[in-house]
Amino acid sequence: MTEPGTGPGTGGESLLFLTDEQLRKGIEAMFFAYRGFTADPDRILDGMDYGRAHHRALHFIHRAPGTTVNNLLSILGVTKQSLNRVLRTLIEDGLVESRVGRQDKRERHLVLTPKGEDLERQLSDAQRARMRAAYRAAGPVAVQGFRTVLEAMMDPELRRQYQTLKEAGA
Amino acid sequence: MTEPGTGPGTGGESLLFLTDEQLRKGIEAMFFAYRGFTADPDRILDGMDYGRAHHRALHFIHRAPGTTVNNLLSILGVTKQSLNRVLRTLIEDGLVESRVGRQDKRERHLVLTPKGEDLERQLSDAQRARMRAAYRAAGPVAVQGFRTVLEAMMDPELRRQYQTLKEAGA
DNA sequence: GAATTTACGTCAGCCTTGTTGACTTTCCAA
DNA sequence: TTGGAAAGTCAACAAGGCTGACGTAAATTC
Repeated sequence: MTEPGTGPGTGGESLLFLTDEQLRKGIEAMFFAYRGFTADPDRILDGMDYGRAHHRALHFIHRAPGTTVNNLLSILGVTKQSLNRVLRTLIEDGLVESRVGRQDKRERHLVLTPKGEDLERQLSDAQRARMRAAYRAAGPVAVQGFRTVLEAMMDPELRRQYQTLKEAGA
Repeated sequence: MTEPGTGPGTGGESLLFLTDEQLRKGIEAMFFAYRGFTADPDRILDGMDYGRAHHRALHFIHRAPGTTVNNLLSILGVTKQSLNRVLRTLIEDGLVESRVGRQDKRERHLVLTPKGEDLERQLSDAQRARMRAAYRAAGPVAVQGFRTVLEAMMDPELRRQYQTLKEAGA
């Protein structure tokens, strides 16, 4: 590490964009941008009895209706105890419905109720609004690059999860 | 919201990249990529008595040596009480030095000790390695777009903080 | 048919990292 | 010189992660 220049000699081209300094800027950009990314939904959730964890659950249940608890677990990357706490309140409050599986009765299939859809829409509208503004300001070429780098940054297993969802939608 | 096509008629150009579906993919990409982004440092920290909050403090103290607690506070966006707990352990363990201000004795100026620099380097090496791989795989044009979109996604105030740091380095 | 595995739920308890509130010390300005 | 504002510290609490242990029902395997 600590390649001060990464100038000629590193591989053939100059690869100035791989400088430690450039990478550090990317890291900081990621940090600050993620704050913006979560800010709007967080603001909406604040005051309700829910938090970011509930938002994530609603998002992915909306995205993959009828998903099982186990599947949601692996997407979110948390323990079942942790998810269960969140899920329990969402079910009690009538935002999520848990249906016993028809084939495999051990499984629970999760779907949003109309009330759950409402909140999910409210949250994702806010998040998309910011995203839309950023996309519009940056333009389609930049957006393409944005997505490419993000995908390259994922762990292989998460990338697979992401691809699966990507294909499912549209 | 809920623009199913966002086809012609939205503004003039086709703007296919502003579809709700495209935005949703961007949101999910952000979610999964951030997991990868923090995974390597988290793994290193795990087992030590430190966490992500310590990493962030080390990063920005390294980046802006001699910064005051207050300044660090506004960069990190947490309360001083929250930062203080993290800072206290880092100081006790001899990773960070806190110097009473010369002009204003209320202020504490923070610098990393050699030991602190060591850990910071270890963490940021790991994080940069992933970043570097992603950048290399995506190419310079994509990286440019990545940075552009991230900047556009930040809150205006955070964007200013980010710009300031960006100018400071290099 | 019995034993094992799987999917899910739950209780208990811990840790990190965020929060608010109350308190000192220090500085500065009226 | 005194009263308020600012920087930092201590205490207590909440959200949301975690592990470990256990229970139950359903599916699968032997």
